Amino acid sequence: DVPYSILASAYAKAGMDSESEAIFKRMEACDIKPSIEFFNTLLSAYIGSPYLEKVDRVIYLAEKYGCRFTLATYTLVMEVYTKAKQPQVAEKILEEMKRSGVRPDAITYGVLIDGYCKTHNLAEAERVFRIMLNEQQEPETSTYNSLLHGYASKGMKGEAERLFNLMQSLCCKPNVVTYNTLISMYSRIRKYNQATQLYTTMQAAECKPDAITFKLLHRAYILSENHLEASKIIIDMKNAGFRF
RNA sequence: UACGUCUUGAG
Repeated sequence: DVPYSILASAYAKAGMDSESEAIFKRMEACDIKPSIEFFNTLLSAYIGSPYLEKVDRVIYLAEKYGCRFTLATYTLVMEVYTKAKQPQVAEKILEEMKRSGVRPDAITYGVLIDGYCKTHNLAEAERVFRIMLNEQQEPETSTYNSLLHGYASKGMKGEAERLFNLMQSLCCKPNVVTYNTLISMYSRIRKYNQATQLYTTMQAAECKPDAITFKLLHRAYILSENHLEASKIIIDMKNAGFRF
């Protein structure tokens, strides 16, 4: 089933879930037993799709084929629901996975936390964050990024700064997404100096800016009417191999 | 050994 899974994965990544399903039908016809990884691949195709019933169908089929759900399976199903703005349903699945003896990891909790952040339930996000700490799971950089973005989108600068300090005190290294999130926040609240200062901070931390960083920095300088610095950003951007 | 998480903007 491996070649079929790789094929289905390619289609799923391209957002072509109907092709993935066609592959499943061919596998059935050839009497090939799909692995759990194959079903995981199908699940990933339904992330962001409005057809949540299809997820139940995949779960039903996986059970029918006697596949044992893995950590990735549960995490994917949870992500389907968080991306559909239903983090409460995702949390039910988290409880179900615990009952069936599969231990959630940092990514699993990260998915749920992101789901609460995206629905503006920051108190719930913090609650889950504390649960994961109690369970000795180290939050990933991306999890801090989710929380930072949650606070940033509400303009809660103080909370965002608290998290940025917290992550570093817990030895979690900020990445380019972390800096981009903060630059975007400072720009939105018109703190252009703080936004652009992060360019220096990230370089000192040996974090490479990406295309988004340059775009955000450029905009911050334009909005603060500092056209000289804005043009310097364009130069840096080109030197870093990005095109304008 | 194939499978799971984060940021800009457009829409």
